[in-house]
Amino acid sequence: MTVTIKDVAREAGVSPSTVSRVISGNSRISEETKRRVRKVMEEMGYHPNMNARSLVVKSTETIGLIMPRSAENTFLNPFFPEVLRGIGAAAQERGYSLLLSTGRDDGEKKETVVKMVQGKQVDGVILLNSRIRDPILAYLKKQRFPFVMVGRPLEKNITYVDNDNVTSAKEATRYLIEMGHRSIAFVGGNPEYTVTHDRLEGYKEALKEAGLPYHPSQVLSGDFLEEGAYEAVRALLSLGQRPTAFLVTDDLMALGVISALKEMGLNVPEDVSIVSFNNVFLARLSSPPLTTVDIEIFQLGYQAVQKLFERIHYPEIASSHTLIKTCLVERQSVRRLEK
Amino acid sequence: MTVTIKDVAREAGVSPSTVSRVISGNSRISEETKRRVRKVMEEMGYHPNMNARSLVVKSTETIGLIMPRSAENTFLNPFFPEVLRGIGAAAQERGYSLLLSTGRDDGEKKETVVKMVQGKQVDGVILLNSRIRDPILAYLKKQRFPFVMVGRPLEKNITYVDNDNVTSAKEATRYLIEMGHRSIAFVGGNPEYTVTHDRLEGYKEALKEAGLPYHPSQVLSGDFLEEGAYEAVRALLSLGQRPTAFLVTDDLMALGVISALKEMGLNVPEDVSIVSFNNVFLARLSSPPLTTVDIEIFQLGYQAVQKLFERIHYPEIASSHTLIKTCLVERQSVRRLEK
DNA sequence: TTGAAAGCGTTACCAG
DNA sequence: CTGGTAACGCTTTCAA
Repeated sequence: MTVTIKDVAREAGVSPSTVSRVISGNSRISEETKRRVRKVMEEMGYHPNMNARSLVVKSTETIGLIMPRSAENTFLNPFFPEVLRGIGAAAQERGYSLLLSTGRDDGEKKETVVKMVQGKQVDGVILLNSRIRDPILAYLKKQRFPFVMVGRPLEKNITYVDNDNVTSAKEATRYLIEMGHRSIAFVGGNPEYTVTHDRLEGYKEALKEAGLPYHPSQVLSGDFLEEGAYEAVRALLSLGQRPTAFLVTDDLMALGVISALKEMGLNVPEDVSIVSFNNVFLARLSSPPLTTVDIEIFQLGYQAVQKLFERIHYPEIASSHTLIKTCLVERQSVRRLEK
Repeated sequence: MTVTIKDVAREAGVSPSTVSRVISGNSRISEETKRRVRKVMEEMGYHPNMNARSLVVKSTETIGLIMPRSAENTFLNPFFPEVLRGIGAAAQERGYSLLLSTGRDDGEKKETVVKMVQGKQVDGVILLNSRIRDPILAYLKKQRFPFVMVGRPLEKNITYVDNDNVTSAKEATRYLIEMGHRSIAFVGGNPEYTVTHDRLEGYKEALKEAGLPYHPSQVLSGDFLEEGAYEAVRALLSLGQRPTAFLVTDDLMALGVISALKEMGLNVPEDVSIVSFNNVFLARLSSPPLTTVDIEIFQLGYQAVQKLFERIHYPEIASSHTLIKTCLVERQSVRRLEK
C-alpha cells in the first residue's frame, strides 16, 4: 500500500541505509546514486513516515500549543489568531508543525498536555495563557520540559515573551492626561492574568507622576465581555468623580464599554474618551476607530518560538525573557479636553 | 531516562505484552495483575510513546487542520477561533489531537499537507477554506485520504459541512424588504469562496421574489477589510439608485462598511440599514450591535469532525454533506422604513 | 490468562 | 562510499 524506504531501496538497487542517507542529505554519497535514489523516490511518491523517524531520532519537529481553556472568552479574542499567525510563521521557517491542545477545563487540558509531553508528540511547548498559579506550568517545570510562556508569569526562572505592560499602560495613561483628562477610569480584564495587574500598575504610576489622585472606585475588572459590563459602567459614571476617559485593557472590551456608554446616551469620543490595548485587526474597523496600544501580537508569537528553540537546543542556559515594544496608535476614540 | 513499557513490565513482574494489554484494557487479564500493573505505571509515571504506538497501529488519533493561508485576512477573522472551538470540542470527546497547517502561500501549504498525510501524522483532515479550485483538495482526492471541508466545494463527491447559504441570504434579504427597504446593496467577500456566490444567489432570489430589480452595480465584492472599502462604498452611494440598506456577507466587513459610512456622515441604522452574516462574538459588542445571521460556527466545526470520523471509519460509504441551520438575530443595525 | 517473538519504518553504528 | 544489523517503544499473533 504505502511505499517505504525499503521499497525505494529495492527499486533503486541500493540498501535502505543508503536511501536514508540521501534523505538526510548530509552524508557522503556519490552524486550518481543520489540522483538515482531521488528519482526513484519521486516516481514512487515516497515520503518518510514521521512516526518511525521520530521514534528513533527522539524528536518530532512539532511544538505544542497550550491554549486558553476553550470555554473562556479569551479564546474568542482576535488576539488569538494573530499570535497563532506569528507562531505559525516562525514554526514554518524551521519546518516545525503545530499541535494544539483541546480541552475545556483545567483537567482536560492537563491531560492533553501530558499526552503531548510524555507521549513524545512535541519537542517543546508554548503556553498561551499566563494564568496565575497555572497547574500546567508547574507540571512543565517539574518535568523540566522545554517551554515558553506568552505573557509574564509570577514565578521566577521561567522563559517568557511579553510586552512591558506597566510602561505601556503608563504611557497610555500619560497620553490621556496630556489630552487634558483628569479623571480617568481603568477597566481591566480577568484578574487571574498578570497583564491585568501590570497595566493597572502602570496606570497608577502615571496618575501619581501627574499628581492625580488614585481612586480604587475608578477601577473595574472582570470579564467585561459578558453582560455585566453595562451595569458596571453605569455605576462608575454615577460616581461623584465622573471620569472623562477610560483606559481599557482590551480592544474587545473597549467595544463593550462603548456600547454600554451608547446605551446611556454617551458618545465616544465626544462625551467620553477611550484608549485600549492590543490593536487587534478590528480596532480600526470599529466606530469610532480605536486609539489603542499596539502590542505587536504577531511578534509576541514569533519570538516565543525563537525562545522555545533556544530552550530546546540549549536546555542548560538560564531562563530569560524578551520584551516586545509597544506603540500607541492614535485613531478617533480620544478627544482633547479644552481647559 | 524515560520509562517504557519494558520498565513497567520488569517492575511489575510481567511481560511487556501483558502491560500492553492492560493499557488497551479490553483484553482478558486477571483483575489481580491489572491492578498491580496499573499501580506500577502510576508509580513510575509511565505514559505510552505515541510514535511507537502509531507506528504499529497505523493510526495517530490526530486530525489535521488546513487553515486559510495565514497571509490572508480570513485568518484573522474571529470566525476562525470559533470553528476551532467546535472542532476542538469534538476532537477532545474522542481523544483526538489537532495538528495545524502553517504555511503562508499555496506552495508551503501543500508541503505541510503532504507531510501530514504521507508522513502519517494524521488520520484525516479538515479543510477550513473552501477556495474554488483548491489544489489541496485535488491532492487529497487523488490520495483518497479521508477529509471533509467546511464550506461547500464546487466539485462533486466531496463530504462537507456548510450552512444553506442561499436560503439564509434569501431570508435575510427578505427581512430587509419586509422592513420597507426597496434598494438593497450586496457587499460580498472574496469571490474565490463559494459562500460569496451562494449568498449573492440568495440575495438575487429574494429580490426577484419581491419583484425588485437586480442591479449589478449594487453588488460589491472583494477584500473589504482593506483600505478600498471607503471608496467602494462611496461610489455605491453616489449612484442614482442609492441603497437604503446593505447586505454584508461578514460581520467584520460590516464594521468596515459602517466605518466608511460614518466618514461620509451617514449613520447606521438611521441613514442606512445593515444585515450581516456570521454573528461572531463581537457582533453584539459593536456600535450599533449588528443584526446578523447566526450560522452556528461552533456547530460547523463540531459537525465537520463527526463527518470526518465517518469517513475515517467507513471509507466506503458515499460522500455526503450536512447543512447547519441559520437564524437571523435582530439587533440594532436595521431601521424600519416608513411608507 | 500470560509470554515470546516478530514486525511497524526509520536511523545509526560498525564493517568493509 | 555503501551494506548489514541493531535499536527505537509499542502491538499483535502464536503458543503455552
